[in-house]
Amino acid sequence: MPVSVREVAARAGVSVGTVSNVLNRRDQVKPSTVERVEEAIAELGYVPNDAARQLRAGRSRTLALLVLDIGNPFFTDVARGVEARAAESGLTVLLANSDESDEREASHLDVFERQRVAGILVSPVGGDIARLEELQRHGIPVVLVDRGADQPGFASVSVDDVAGGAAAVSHLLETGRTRLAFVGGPLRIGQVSDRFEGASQAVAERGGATLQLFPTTEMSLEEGQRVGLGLKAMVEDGQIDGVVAANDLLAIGVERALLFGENAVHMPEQVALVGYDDISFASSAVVPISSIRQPREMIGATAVDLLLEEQTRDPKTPPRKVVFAPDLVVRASSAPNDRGAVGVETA
Amino acid sequence: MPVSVREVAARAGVSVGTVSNVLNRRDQVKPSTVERVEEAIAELGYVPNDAARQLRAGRSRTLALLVLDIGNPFFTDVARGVEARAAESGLTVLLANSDESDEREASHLDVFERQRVAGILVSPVGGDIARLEELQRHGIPVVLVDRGADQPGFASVSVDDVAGGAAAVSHLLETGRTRLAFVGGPLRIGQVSDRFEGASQAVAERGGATLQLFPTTEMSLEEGQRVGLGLKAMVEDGQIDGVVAANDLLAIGVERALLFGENAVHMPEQVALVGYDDISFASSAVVPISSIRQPREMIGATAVDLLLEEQTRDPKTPPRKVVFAPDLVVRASSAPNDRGAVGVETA
DNA sequence: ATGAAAGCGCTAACAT
DNA sequence: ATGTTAGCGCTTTCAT
Repeated sequence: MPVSVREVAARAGVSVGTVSNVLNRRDQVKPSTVERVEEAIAELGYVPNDAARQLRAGRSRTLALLVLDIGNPFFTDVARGVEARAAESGLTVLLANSDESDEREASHLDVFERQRVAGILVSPVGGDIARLEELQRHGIPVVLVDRGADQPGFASVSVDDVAGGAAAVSHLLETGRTRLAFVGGPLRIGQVSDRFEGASQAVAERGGATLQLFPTTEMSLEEGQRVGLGLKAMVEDGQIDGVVAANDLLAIGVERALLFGENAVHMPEQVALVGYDDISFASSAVVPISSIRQPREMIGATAVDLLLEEQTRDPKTPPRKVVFAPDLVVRASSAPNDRGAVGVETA
Repeated sequence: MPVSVREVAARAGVSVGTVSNVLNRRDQVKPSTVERVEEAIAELGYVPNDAARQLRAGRSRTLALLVLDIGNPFFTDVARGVEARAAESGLTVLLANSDESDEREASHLDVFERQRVAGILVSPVGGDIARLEELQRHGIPVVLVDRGADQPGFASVSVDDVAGGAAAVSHLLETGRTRLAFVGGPLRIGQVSDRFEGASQAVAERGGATLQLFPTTEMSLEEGQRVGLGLKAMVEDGQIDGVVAANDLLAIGVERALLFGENAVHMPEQVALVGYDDISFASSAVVPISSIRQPREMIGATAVDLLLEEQTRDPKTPPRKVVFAPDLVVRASSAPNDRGAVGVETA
């Protein structure tokens, strides 16, 4: 039942070497022969065996993408970018999910190594950089995704969260808001602390504006709502006129708390809001939410490019690191505030 | 640099066969020998080559899961279930995304066949059942996921959408609503027409209640909002007192339109709402939305079970088909309506 | 309990 | 342009 190159060769009246050539280097085969071999392949329903090919060729045409959370749209978009660029190079993508678990990460990496994948794109859970270094030593190129700008030994592609935090604040300042709140936490999450740092820097550079931190225990809609309820009175009193949320879930929760129930406030007239990540729900909120968008598919595509570079990199040259600047997407939640702008002009 | 069983054998002072036995049948090897071999493996950093193992053994320890939309939480949860159950059986999961594209589906299936995967779990895009039959003939077991209850030639695991639609309506009827709306479309989507059919049946069986269809062009929050605006006046007039949405995005849009802006209505007092899918945003809506939940992880786990059965199934017995019943999750959007219930009792 | 050896399906080097 | 052939790393008889 299993049909191999041998049967194809016999049927086409050629040698196995010629069949292999038709498969891999058809320009070196006479057209009439190619045709006969392809007929035989079609008639027999021959399908090449990748395991045999890989074993013999020593290299795989498969690369692995290991993400922190397959349920997160950020990573699914990154995966789309990876698949598209990989397909251009004839590579297949093995998609795996560590679910933020060190054990699952380790187990997936083990499988990838046994499979001798052509390379690994990974958002590391955190701890085990040593294992990734080991993989590199074993000859499997590794590219860090969405992390690792600070890991000189690895190629990496990430987004500048400090710049993103600064962009959110700059936008609010430019549209006339000066009494700002930053909602997010816990700060031990690198992305959160970077965004807060960028926000703080932007406020410091500008002068005359303030930024208060409103910490959250997690990045959820519920936590955003909780903090938003506390912000209502401050907005009403004029103590806060702009809010930056560390991600869009928080922003949606904040918006919901501000706009509904007792003592609802007006957005963007009384307070402007900027989220982070630009998830699809941000644009479809009651008042569509401005957000900081990361070039997700580009991140994936670039990761593949870096991987291809790694495969041929001279060990003496350091791995390449790419850091993207995030984009601000302006929506109604932070539309220019005429009152505020006038206030600034007449100050 | 590459270390193979041969080096391990030399280092441990045994034959390659013994190394293989330590790896695959350690009980047949003397404990002291096992120990020596494992030392050698550790010292050399030996990692087995799966391609060679698979080539020789003729079978793979990898199964493929091909989903319609990796961005859909339904499928990511199914994938979780698949991975968990597969891990129990020592199988690795290859996750791939067809993105509802026939071409991408075909291309992924080609790769899976070349890899000689142990089996394929697939939510088919639609057209190419013939290709799946071919894979089965080629000896690769196929299990249909979330579809194919009507395909007798395949093992399949799906959810009874007719029952789900009926459950949503029955719940509304039981809580005193009798003038119902079904929001969803286009009806050519099998899930939508099944849910509508179930809803219609439940209304017909009960008698004395009505169901109107409000078609949508797609299953989006925006379309839900559009239809919801039209429903407002009808709710106010008492022409509609219960709404079933074909999925939660539509339900969220409907709720938003009903609750906010001019002529806002009260929920659940004036109108009850039930969605479908139980996505996380359903529970965190302003008025948390009742929904029909599918046993997503169970679907994935069961698909793996069916695949294992397929591998050893006697061709004379037909493939097994599993159909799950969906669950109703009641939240505030359809909390019992005392006014309506009283109305029924006093009728 | 362990060793020796055949061979899975394929590619690439070499020969013709 | 095509044929011949040696392995890639591993598992699995079959001996011992």
